[in-house]
Amino acid sequence: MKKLGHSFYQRDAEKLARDLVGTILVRRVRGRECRARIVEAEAYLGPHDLASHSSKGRTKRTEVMFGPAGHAYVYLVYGMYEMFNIVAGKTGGGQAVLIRAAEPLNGWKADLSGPGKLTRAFKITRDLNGLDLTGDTLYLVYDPDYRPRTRRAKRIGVEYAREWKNELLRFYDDRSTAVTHRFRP
DNA sequence: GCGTCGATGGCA
DNA sequence: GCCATCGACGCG
Repeated sequence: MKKLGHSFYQRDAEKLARDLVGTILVRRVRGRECRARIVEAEAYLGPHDLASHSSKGRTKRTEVMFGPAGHAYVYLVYGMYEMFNIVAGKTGGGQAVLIRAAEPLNGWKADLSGPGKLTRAFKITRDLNGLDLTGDTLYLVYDPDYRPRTRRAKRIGVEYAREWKNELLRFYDDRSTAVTHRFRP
């Protein structure tokens, strides 16, 4: 299976979010390796998208969102949960994809059915903010043998985003049990 | 199964 | 004063 390179991430966030469903996330920490299949992802389109952090402009927090694609954007929400995003599109575009859920592989038992649970299990914290995802500690691989049944729906937890709250920018694998039942249309 | 609520800290 | 959340609790 092939590691995803920078060119894969340089597509627009909406397309990247769809294409990331079914790929495999790999985490290496202290000689151990964890793998999981991504089953849910959300696109955040840039400064014009009121749900996107980049709509607040370029700040210390959002800086990496405006950086090159294929890097990790990790931030803290509700004082206790880290969110793992992948920067997408052209440099300066402020686009990213939030990884919301995954299914553990290789006999690994873990509940990855939510963005906060996923980062906890993968030990993804803010010290990985800005990390190049084509390196060895956190990266993705393409699985040519898996064909997800991908559906799209509204994003979660963006009620504040006015008309943008209704955009169908969340993509999930309909075959996965890790996508919470209540988040299905 | 569902609605409600509190935890907890960085940010503008 | 918000949050790109989660888990505990009460219901009947």
